[in-house]
Amino acid sequence: MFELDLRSRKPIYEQLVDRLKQLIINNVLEKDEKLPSVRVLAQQLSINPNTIQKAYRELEAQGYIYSVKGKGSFVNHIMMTDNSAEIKKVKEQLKKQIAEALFLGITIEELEKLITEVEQSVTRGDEDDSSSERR
Amino acid sequence: MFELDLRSRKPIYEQLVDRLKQLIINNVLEKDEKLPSVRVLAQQLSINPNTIQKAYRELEAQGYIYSVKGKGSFVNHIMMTDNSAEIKKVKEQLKKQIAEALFLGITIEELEKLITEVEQSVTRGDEDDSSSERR
Amino acid sequence: MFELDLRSRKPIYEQLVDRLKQLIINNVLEKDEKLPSVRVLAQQLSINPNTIQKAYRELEAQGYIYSVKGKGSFVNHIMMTDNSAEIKKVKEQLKKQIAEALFLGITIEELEKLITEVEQSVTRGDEDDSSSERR
Amino acid sequence: MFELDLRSRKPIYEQLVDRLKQLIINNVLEKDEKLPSVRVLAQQLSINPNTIQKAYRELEAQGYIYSVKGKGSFVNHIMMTDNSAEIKKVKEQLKKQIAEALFLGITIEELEKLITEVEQSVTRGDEDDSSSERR
DNA sequence: GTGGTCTAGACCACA
DNA sequence: GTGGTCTAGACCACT
Repeated sequence: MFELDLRSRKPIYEQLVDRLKQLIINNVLEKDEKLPSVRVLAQQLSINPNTIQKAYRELEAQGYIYSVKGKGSFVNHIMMTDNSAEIKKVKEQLKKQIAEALFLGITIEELEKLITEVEQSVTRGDEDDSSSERR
Repeated sequence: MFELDLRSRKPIYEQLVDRLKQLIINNVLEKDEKLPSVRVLAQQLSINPNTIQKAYRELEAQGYIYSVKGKGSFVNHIMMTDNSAEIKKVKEQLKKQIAEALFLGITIEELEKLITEVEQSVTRGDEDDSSSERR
Repeated sequence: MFELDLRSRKPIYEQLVDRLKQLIINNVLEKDEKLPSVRVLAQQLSINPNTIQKAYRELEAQGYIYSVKGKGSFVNHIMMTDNSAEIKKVKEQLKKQIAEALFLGITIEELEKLITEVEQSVTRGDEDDSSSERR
Repeated sequence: MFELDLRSRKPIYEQLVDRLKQLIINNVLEKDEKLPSVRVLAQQLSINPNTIQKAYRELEAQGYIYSVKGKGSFVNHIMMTDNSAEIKKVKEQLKKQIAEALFLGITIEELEKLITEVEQSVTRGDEDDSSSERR
């Protein structure tokens, strides 16, 4: 379910963050669903609990989950937090990458195809696995 | 012109790479234009020359510029190198970010608007400024 | 084991890259095998760690190894990266060298013998030692 | 006729050496033919004469041409010099690159096709232009 | 302990 | 003057 790549250049905790984000975004983890406890997940993935901790903290900071003392961590999903800053950041990043894509010769049609692809897989509740990344 | 953030988590040389890519993509730096010499730029930004070199080297590896020993570094721009690998990478990243954008509530219409915006500013030779990022 | 030539015109880090490539290609270093750490190798060869790092970084860029921050550097070997650009480059270089070989009087038969020789030694897991080069 | 690439990473004098080697190998410059004088060639290519000098010196050292004081430089072609060292060197280099080619997935058939290709273009007296090289 | 970044300063090769 | 390599030594992030 998590398929961490211990060999990837990307720190494990970041992989966890990204993976969980994906699961939340794609509705695999539903609103208010409880995430596995730090200890359990750590054991499952045979990873240091600190690493899990760090990932959960990061997700909370970004508004994807919320933690309740003594109960655990839960999916936020509707993003009650103030997105505006986040949205602005994502848009800026997107602009940069779109510019790079166009520069590399990717056509607008291809870009739009990408969008509809992603959009469909998201609404279907797919799990679009397109990870790896090994600079 | 460069606005480096020495305190950022993102390495200085990477900031430089991104910035220069932007300038090249947006045609602010034109084909075969000479980049500032390693030492000059280093002095301007009060940064160690080695750091500049690392950035230039990376840009060269990615096909954006070329460097000649006793002469200097120049914009490549026509991308004669085989960039299929680069394209694949960019597409994957775009997919991830589109997914995140949709999750944050950005609509497809907004995404398409972004594309046309970028497309126009690029062909106009604009420079879309929008940096920051202090993770 | 490494036999660096500090006086050669070829940079030390390039010598290292070539040598390690050879070891990987000839299966002396096996898949996922851990390379000596930057510092250890630096001490062994009495060379600055930065130089080793440069070599490792280059090998990573070319897809031969991968490095993970707190863990070490490891052999990639399966070449999952898109190497079409690399292939093209190697082919062009080969053409030049074949032309030179023919000029020097090496016959086509000899060239074909070379190929089968190399092919066999590679599949056998040999290590064909034949360095030097002091331009 | 020379098509130097002033933008290439490869030093100009080396480009000259390679180019002249090619011309000699492909019989475009015939035995005992006089090469253009340093000054003339320098003017033609609008290049510093020192650079030409360096190239000619290198070619002479490698046995491709011979220089007669006061007369000029001439093509050697039959290689009266002792090739054995040169041959050995080329063979070793070839072995390395064949190994790399095989590792990258190039098939033996492709390699043999390369050989016949080169062989034909050489005997035809072609000018196989496959330069560039822009690391 | 691992890789990664950065600095300061030296020296070389090319034009 | 240009890029390129190398050293020595410091500090950071991840495990």
